Amino acid sequence: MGPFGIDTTPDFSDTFAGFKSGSVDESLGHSMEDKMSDMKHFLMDPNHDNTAVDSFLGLGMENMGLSSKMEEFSHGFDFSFLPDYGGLNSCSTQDVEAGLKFEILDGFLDGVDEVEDIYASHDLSSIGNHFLPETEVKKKVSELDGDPYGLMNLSSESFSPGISGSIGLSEWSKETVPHAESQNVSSEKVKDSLDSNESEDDKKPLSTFLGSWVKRGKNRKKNLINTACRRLDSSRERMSCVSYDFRPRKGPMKKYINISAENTFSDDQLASSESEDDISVTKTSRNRSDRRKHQRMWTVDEVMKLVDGIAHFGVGKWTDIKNLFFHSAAHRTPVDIRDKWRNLLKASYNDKHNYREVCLFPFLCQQKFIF
DNA sequence: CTTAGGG
DNA sequence: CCCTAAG
Repeated sequence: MGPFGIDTTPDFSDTFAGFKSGSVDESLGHSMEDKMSDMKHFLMDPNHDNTAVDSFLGLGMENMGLSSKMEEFSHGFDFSFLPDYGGLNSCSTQDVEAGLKFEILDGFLDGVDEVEDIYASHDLSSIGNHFLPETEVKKKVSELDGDPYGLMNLSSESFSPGISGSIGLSEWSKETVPHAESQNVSSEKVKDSLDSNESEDDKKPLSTFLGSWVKRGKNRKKNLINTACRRLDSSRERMSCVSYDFRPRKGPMKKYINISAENTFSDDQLASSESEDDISVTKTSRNRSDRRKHQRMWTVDEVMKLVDGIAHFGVGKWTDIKNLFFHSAAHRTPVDIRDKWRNLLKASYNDKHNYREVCLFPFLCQQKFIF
């Protein structure tokens, strides 16, 4: 019995076998890794039969609502691997255990570009659950009415619907899409809210391990970033790229970044490099950095929608996915969506060869983490 | 125009 | 994220 309920899915093999379109043969006695690659191949295959996934998720196009299967599915998912978001996870708040969980959560989406959001949301929720009175939490949560980064879902017991619910069509179709356009408008609000939290971070005992925790994430992210920024030669340009990548939660995270980074850059440098990035974009085309000027962080919610879209239309139907799932997102062209999916696959593949096995879509394959 | 692949 | 070639 693993510490995170690894063995608590008695129905998993059956479900998965059915999900594999009949090839029950070897899915039972094999390791999770095999199942993972099966899943990956399945998702990568543009010609696969969507009905398999659709029926598995209870998300067939003829069945747009949350089916009972969907309900089971949502509730069946074990959130015990997640940090203490209240209610769902009654495990102790010991830092060791919490650290372990963060490690897992880190791996959950680290290479997926959306860690920022998870980090930010954890930052908020941990503050709430560990260090602030309940009323404070409620107050802070209520300040985030825009919820551009999905913090609402992640910051209280509503976390479960946030993750599992967003794979249900009825969820996003009624509320996610209209929110997409207002993300930029309210992002400042959230930033302010996070900034206000920052001052209170000083009294957080969690900050210590948060530092190392973020450091690890930062370093690992750096590798990903470096591949993206390979063509940038000067350290200045490289830095601007890195700082840009941390933009969405620059406020609260800056501190931890600076704590962890051995000899990196001050806040001013971070800010200036960021602004210079914009300037260099407008000023001159002295290098190739004039591309990617519209880069926008992918939110967890967006990734969820992407997975939803692929589950519904299949890999390769990028325009369909865009029209249905990202209709209100003016950015996120079909190509962007395709690129993101490509990156997700890449990240999941890389994670496979790390020290741990991570299911990129635990809510999809209902799979626990392997150690 | 959409998709795939490389940069 | 951008560019391009191929269907």
